[in-house]
Amino acid sequence: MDKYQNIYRDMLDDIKSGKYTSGEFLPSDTKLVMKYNVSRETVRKAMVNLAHDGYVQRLKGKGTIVLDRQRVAIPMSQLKSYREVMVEGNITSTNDVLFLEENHEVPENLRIESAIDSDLMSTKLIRRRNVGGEATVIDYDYINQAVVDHLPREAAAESIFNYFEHDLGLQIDYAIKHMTIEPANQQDHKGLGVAIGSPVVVIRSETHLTDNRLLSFTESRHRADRFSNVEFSRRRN
Amino acid sequence: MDKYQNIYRDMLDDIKSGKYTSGEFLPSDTKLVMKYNVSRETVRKAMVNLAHDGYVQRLKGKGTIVLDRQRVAIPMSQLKSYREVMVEGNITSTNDVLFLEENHEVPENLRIESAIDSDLMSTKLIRRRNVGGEATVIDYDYINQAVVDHLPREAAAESIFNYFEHDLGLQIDYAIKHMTIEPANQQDHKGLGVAIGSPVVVIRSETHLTDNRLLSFTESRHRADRFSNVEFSRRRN
DNA sequence: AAGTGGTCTAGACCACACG
DNA sequence: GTGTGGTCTAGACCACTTT
Repeated sequence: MDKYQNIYRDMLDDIKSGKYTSGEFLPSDTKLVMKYNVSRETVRKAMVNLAHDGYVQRLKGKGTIVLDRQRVAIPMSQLKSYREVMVEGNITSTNDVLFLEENHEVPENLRIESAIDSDLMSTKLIRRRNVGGEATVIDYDYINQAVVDHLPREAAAESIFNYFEHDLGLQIDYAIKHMTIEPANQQDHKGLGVAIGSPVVVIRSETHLTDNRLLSFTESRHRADRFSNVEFSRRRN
Repeated sequence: MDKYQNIYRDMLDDIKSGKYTSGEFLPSDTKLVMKYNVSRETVRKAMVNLAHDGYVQRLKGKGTIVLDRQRVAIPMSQLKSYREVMVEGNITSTNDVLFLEENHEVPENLRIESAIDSDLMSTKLIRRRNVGGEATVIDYDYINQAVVDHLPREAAAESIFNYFEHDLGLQIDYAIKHMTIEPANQQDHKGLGVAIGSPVVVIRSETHLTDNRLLSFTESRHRADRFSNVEFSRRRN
């Protein structure tokens, strides 16, 4: 484990556990240098990341203060799996695999920007997510078979991100996501129980690995009345 | 100007101008060290920021490659003003000031998390944004009078962010934004021309300065059929 | 073996806040 | 003046990719 990652997690745990509450100051960089026996740049790397992720505010001349925010939802801009979001929010949800089959082509409207490889073969997976016994999201995944040749049904029923990272050792790195509001179609009506034409939040994304290989295309269709998103954003200059 | 900021902008200009196109490699860190006569950590700071912002991908052992993406839209997670987004996208838009008055209280439903200061006095500003001659957004701003005591009507008609930063010397730093989909109300109907009950994208945000002072609360109401958002997201660990 | 990016160090100087 | 965070340096070692 890298040292700065370790410090990041340590401090984040302390914030989440309430050891440091909003408005309080964290120990200064110098104190943390002594506590962890590392150089200051290493401490700074951890603290700057915490600030960037919206947990703390660095105040020049004063110190590092804990920000006031309950993370009710996890932002789109954080690339977490549905499962991870649910676990962090202490939400119980179930997961129906509606379809799983190999050797499918990726639909045109899902090819966001790049992906000129027209001969890309993928595993098509359709899942429905239920929260509180209520269907809220339908996911359509197209997983690149050049990267994942076979997806077991058990993995699809659990967390595919977890399967990719822990069982296959893939390193998921980044995604590009497009969000629009669209009228519900026949499938939304059947799967989510919403009226045809009622609003649905559609997020189309393209996920890549650290070596830049394309892992998957996904279309997530959310009931608009159950959708909520929280973003923390920092200004660049 | 800090050195790493300078390198960031230089390289970003080269990417945007097409000097380096998607799939191409940027010069290696070592080359940039020589070019700019700085230490490697300084070059890295610039490059890591470019990677974080989704412009390039750092490939260990290989180099830094330019990613393939036309920034059609600017993500919610970037804290830019409406004006800035329009300028970057080469979109022409107009701006109607519908209301401007001091000494208003901030409505309860806009006080996202913190802001317990119930005696907070603010300047209330309502604006309508038109793109292509069509009304697409209504903004309700409540600007903290303890920070900005008076907002000239001319500044409201132009860009308030620009006024805050350049005329008042304030340093805008971060915001917390909540997004939901809600049915259009009477004001949406009148201002945006949409049917009552039709979907509206509502973004409520709270903006802070670098010294952590609260600058403003904003409620932006977008026509859902004109709304689109693109996010670039990186996975943490 | 040579080149790439990732981490880490020990030290320096700066700008800012607070007594 | 002391303490805080922000920038920068010159060097080191590592893991990875390519030749």
